[in-house]
Amino acid sequence: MYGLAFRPSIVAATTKGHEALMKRELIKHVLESEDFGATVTVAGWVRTRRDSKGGFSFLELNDGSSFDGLQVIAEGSLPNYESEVQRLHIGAAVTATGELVESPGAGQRVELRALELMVHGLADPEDYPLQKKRISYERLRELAHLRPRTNTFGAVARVRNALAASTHRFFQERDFLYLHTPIITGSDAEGAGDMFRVTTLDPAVPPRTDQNDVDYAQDFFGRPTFLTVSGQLEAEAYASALSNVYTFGPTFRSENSNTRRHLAEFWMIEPEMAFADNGDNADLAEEYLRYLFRRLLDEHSRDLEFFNQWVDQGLLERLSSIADHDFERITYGEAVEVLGNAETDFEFPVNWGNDLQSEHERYLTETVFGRPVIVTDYPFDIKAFYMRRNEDGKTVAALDVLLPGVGEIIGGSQREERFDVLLESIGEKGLDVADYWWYLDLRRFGSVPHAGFGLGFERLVQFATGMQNIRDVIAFPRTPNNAEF
RNA sequence: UCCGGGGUAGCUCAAUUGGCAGAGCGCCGGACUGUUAAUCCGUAGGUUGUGAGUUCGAGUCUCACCCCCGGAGCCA
Repeated sequence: MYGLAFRPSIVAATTKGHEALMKRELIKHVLESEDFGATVTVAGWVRTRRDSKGGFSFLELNDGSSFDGLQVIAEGSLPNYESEVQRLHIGAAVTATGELVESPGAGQRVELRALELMVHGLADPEDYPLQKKRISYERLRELAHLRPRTNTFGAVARVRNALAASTHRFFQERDFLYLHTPIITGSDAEGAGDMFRVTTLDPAVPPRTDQNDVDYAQDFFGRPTFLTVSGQLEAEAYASALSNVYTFGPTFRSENSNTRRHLAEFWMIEPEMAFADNGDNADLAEEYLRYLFRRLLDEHSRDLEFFNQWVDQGLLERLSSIADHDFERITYGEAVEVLGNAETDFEFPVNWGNDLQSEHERYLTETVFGRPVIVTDYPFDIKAFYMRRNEDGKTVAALDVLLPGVGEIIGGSQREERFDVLLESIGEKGLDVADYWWYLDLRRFGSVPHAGFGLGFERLVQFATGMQNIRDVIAFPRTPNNAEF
């Protein structure tokens, strides 16, 4: 409806800008350049305009390629200085071509003396919601489409990207195969939480069976289907053929969780190793986390420095410490003992057989050890059916990795590879054996000891940035009552 | 879902026992020889989350609902 034919000036500007856009350089590279005197073209969004007393203006331009922006000097002699430059405010998009010079002012090493400044889109300061001052995270959640233009969310996006890239690199370096497991699953019994139903039936008048139940035989897949809560079971099938695999994909849970640690849609990384036990599992988890933080410290120090200064003052020290030191490893039984002897009064009592509460996990990782803790060998009764039974018959070879501040970031286990024992566990958990026919097949044919875990990617980003709320480390968070954007 | 806190100008927040709805920032105008969250002066800016109710009078008290935040549970 907005035909360009009605606005010839836009067509001209776009055509004219094309050549300049082709050779524009990312600001991150310009900031490191030593090539003074060179003609350089950059493009980005204005963060601030400061008018000098001398009849020219400073523009701070950011294109997201780095935390820091480039200072652009717009002389009063520019032909569009009064008509356009003076109307630039935070949020406006421009391309600037000029001479790269050493900055005479303090605060930046280089700056661009603009010879030409093209305005792509203005941002009316009366309407543009972002301001040159701190805006609350709560407010920015309502502006999820604009918040990547802020310092904080630009940095979050870069750190998140870096952690994703490092994840692939870590597993690829170790010959793990990246596996895409299905988003839509036919299994409603994965046991990892409430699921979103996937259906094409008309919710107002679904087809009914003779018993007046909804007739899912007439649904798209001819059976009930859901969004996945875990790719683990499928990953086990591929680990049982390709040795080591990992998934990295979206995961969905329809629990009515309202905390700063939960999302209805989040991303999970799930490695699965054949010919491995729970000790190998713990080794992998620790090596992986320490690898991520080491690389992040080495390659994204500018963003981390920002978080360390404005978001979480202990961040750099904590990340370095974790990268450099072993994790603590204790069994559930030992944890119960430690907690039982604690001076602290817990709201919930600590008894063998009860799951550890958030306050207990926090006490262990923050107060007792002051570093990441891997807790293993939980009671069978509080863990999932697929976890491998230990010799004592009471515990399973499970594993949780607890991080200070965010709590449980990894949950995993050695899987029950013994057909008879698995069958028994399915029965004891009150599950229907028929639902697990193919999962049981993996134990009937060439079964091997194997283990794996799931890591909540957003919790990882939380920990790496110090961001308190998980809704602020994913681009467009989905939580109960919130699916805007 | 449960417990607690909150919703007032574009944003962040004040408003005494129920008694004229305010400030800072931002914007706009002006001043100032290279600024860095610039500074200084000035203008404009309001259906107090929604709907009922009590009262001479409600931002303030009562009821219902909506939404947000924190904690808990579930979990990653």
